[in-house]
Amino acid sequence: MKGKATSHDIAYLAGVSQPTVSRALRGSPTVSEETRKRILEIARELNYKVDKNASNLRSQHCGTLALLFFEDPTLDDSFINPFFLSMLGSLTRACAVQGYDLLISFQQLSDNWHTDYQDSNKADGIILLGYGDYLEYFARLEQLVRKGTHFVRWGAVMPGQPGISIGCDNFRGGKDVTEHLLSRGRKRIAFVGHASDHYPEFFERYRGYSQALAHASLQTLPALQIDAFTTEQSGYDAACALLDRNAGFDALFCASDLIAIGAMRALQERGLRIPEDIAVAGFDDIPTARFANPSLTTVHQDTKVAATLLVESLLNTIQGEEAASQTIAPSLVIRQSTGG
Amino acid sequence: MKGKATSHDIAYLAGVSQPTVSRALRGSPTVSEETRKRILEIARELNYKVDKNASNLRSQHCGTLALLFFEDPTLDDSFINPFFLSMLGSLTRACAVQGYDLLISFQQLSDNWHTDYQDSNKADGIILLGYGDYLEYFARLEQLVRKGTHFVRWGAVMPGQPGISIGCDNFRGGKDVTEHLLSRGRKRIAFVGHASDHYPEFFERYRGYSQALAHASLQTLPALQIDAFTTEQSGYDAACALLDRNAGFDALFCASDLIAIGAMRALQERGLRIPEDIAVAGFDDIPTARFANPSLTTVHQDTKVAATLLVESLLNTIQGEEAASQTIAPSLVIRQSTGG
DNA sequence: CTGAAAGCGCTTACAG
DNA sequence: CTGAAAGCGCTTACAG
Repeated sequence: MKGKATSHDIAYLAGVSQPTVSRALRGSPTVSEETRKRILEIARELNYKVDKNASNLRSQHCGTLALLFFEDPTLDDSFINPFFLSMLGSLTRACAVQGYDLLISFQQLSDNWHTDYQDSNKADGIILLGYGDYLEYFARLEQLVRKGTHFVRWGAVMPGQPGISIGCDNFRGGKDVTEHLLSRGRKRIAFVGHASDHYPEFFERYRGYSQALAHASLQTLPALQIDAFTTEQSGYDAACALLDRNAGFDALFCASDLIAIGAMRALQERGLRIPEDIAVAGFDDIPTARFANPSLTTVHQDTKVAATLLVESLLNTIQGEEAASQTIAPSLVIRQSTGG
Repeated sequence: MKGKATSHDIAYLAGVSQPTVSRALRGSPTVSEETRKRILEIARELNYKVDKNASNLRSQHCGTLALLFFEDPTLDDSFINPFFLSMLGSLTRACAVQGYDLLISFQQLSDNWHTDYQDSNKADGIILLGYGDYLEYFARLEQLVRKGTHFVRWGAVMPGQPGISIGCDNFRGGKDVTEHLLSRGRKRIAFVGHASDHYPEFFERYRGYSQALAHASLQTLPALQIDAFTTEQSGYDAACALLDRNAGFDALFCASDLIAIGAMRALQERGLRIPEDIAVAGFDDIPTARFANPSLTTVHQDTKVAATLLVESLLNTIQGEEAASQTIAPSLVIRQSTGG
């Protein structure tokens, strides 16, 4: 036998036609038990594997989902949020469970998502993952919908969005963290992270924070909010800037763990004790949160649940079934950075 | 126009044959400038994209590389070494540069790599990435070679290995770190990490450590080595166990940054100051190393260079050209955990 | 339950 | 420089 075995080889050896081999291998119930056994036996002996290109070409789908990963601003390879690595691992497994492969691509916002994947039959659908300026890619989402591209995104779930989204209940997460800080006696809680329509996930966390303050009859002060995106460096810089403002705060609610880790470093460099002088909380529960010094109070998002929902929703839309946006429940994880 | 445009549609509109369209789109020099322009224009208007399944089927390759990612022992999704995320990002970009897609899979060692990918024409070649028990998958590598599978792996580069490997010069990295610790006056430097044939990357780092000690006329003491694999928890546990041994040490050389971060936490919980009481160094230079408290001295491995070498070597073997194992140079990054 | 025929959308000789 | 023909290895009607 030279080269790879084909279904014709098996057909010849089994004394049946090639389509029968194809049917037997796909488990069609119209093949007799005896024939199937013979075919499977030969297939195993020849180490036969269905040629994906041929079967995909014929059946016009490809058993592959594409993960488009983007961050904005575009950063070095090494500065990707570890939270997304958890998502990536969970997504890979969720795809495997459904018998799909995952094609991965780190994209710039300028690239043409649709054309690159679905048009060229590389992927049946697209999973969008990343932090970016929402207002910038909103138009792109609409374009994907218009073209009939199958996609699902991880991010803030809000009414009127193009396509379907799966995301954490960021509002509730923000509220839970803030209530926890309030319960520890903190009165001047600063929010570190972008809080605008451009970053709706952060904005939702901010709105949760704001509502918790309101319930405690506290005002949401602009002096106690400072922009930051999800990197340690940005968190470090933001905390320094906030300290320089002399706004006076006794707690930081950071919109992500990376921000929190950077911010903690800035506080410690200035000789502030955590949590005695300043309590700090994050969001995401990345692995390092537990090993930060002090260990970081944060909000856990279950990536296994998230990935399963993402993949199932996407497959549903591909198969023309109903699918709707959904949120997953956040859970507060209390550690030493807020007093344990 | 219903459905997707095909090369036949373009041929019809351009008044040429379908093969000419195919040639024009692939930039064949045998197509006249005028014809090509007309075809490209129409293709753009129709938003045409070559069907990958068809072209791959015909040309018998697929423009996709598979990344098989594994860790051993098998851990939770969230505990993947951030260093591999950097590698993943760099690999994706390196593939894109070469016009290849990257299929990703988190594998257990028990799965059949070859059959899953190359046999089914899903990928032209395989990139192996991960920490695992080398002795366990050595046989698998040999099997891949025997089957003629195209693959390349990231890991320790050693003589007599099956297939080709790209890796850091771990020996030199270990030596550099240890010499640095010695230059800071440390005499009893412990090594935290597995040091056996099962984990050749760590073992090479250990051997570099050992040689540096020998050059300083110091002995390599078994009491100052303790096993750990690449997680913070493992590093934490190992450091605790080492302290309980009362072996007396003034520095830790941890075989990875994750180990170092876990170990630092253990030391700090026991009231030890870093670097005053114990200097600590890691390996990998993950993003968090810089934001650890204190910031972590470590060995940087350039993932961009590594990914480029991995992809280029793999493509060379696929094209039947020469390719050899190579190491990349490590670079020592000195931070506060060893006294700055 | 099985086979003969067609065709998915390309690329690759081959001929002119 | 271009076209007619063949075929990559499957799956999908259709017929029996």
